[in-house]
Amino acid sequence: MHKKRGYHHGNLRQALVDAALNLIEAKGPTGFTLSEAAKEAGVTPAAVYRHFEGREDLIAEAARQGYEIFADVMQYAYDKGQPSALAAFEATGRAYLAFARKYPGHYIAMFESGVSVNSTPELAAVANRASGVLEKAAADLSQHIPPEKRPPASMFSAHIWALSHGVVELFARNSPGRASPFPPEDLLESAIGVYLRGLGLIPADD
Amino acid sequence: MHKKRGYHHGNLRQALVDAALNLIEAKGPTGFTLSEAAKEAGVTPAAVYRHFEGREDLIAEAARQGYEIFADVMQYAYDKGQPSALAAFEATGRAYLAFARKYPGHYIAMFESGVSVNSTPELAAVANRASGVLEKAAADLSQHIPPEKRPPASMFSAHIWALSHGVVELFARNSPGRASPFPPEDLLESAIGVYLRGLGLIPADD
DNA sequence: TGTACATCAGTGAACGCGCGTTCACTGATGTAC
DNA sequence: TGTACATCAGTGAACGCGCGTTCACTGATGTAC
Repeated sequence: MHKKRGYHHGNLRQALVDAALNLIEAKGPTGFTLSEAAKEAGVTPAAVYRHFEGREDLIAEAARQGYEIFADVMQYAYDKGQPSALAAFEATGRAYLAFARKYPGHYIAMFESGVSVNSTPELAAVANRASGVLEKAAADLSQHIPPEKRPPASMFSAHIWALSHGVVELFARNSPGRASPFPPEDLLESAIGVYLRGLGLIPADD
Repeated sequence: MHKKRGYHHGNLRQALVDAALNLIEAKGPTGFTLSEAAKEAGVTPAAVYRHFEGREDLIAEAARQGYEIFADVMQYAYDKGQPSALAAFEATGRAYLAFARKYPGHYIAMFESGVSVNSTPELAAVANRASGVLEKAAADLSQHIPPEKRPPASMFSAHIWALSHGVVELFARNSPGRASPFPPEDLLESAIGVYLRGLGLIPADD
């Protein structure tokens, strides 16, 4: 588990981030402590300060890495759906949920840890890159709507983002006692289907 | 502010719940401490134990009161929209957001504090009452959809719940650095509009 | 290849702090007579 | 109306704990000669 090679760790910085992600996933953003992350990495709490300014900084780095992966995943889904704007859009939506499922620690660090997107410039930049992909997908797709009944692309993408986030928070978490009536994937897929039908982007008949 | 009438407080139990709600609203569920709540109520931390089993129990009571108000608000909106299933449904959606706005402390205690809905039977009961209203509104409305293309009412209501919750979490919180592109109310209203159009419940033309 | 030395990653002890919780107590209230 | 007494809400001191952070240190690594 710990790849300690004696006195020097080798890659303590990343090991601390990984430990933080595990703890955040296991105990929520509240339960995360710097000391415990250090312990899990096989190191004294004081060693953390060689690599991070403190607790906040460590969480911010975990979130930053999350946004990085998130943006990549979304971009990949978007590209894969090309040249169909519809396919690209739907793939992007699915990628959102897939990311939340596969990287719960990152997701929590990003959206539930209280870390501000503006706490560092790099964090803001990568967060923008991520939301930019979704907006691009929405903008592409809305080209297929007659201009006079076309909602702003940013509103369009905000709708989908809110829907995806809501599904994750309410139904994709093994949240204590909140039973999911349907698999989250189905829930999101069907909701997006109805929504796109409402915009006239897919036919009303199934 | 504190209605202390000497040695005995008068209504310490509720004062503690109110203090907890203020703190949760101001500092997030993380920032809330029993000691601080006691201090804000003008009382020693030990006094809390005359009224609650401990920290958890106090939070749970705050959440319970939240669900109580929430259910009332939703029920009132539903009733007010009668006899139109559509009006009732839309009013219920608006009530969701209005509740989150007006009672942020309660909302956070209910959905972000990590308190389990099943931690007490009363909490589970009132949470069910709340979600029951939304499901009823969805079921009523879906009567107007031809049976063969009618989604299950519970899926319908889960969609709307997720959407509402997502809007609240992402855009209705003065969340640090997350700028809302549109007023949350507009965002939710327009999203629900598109969604209902997608179900054929309101005409495609505006 | 071997030795001296600079670098710096991690140690370990210590700190002050606020937390949740416990306990024996005491002061205020209200009821019985 | 006045007094004795039971009730119980709140006190205040104490506890053990783990936290984040600091500091002077030391051990391992790698580079210069």
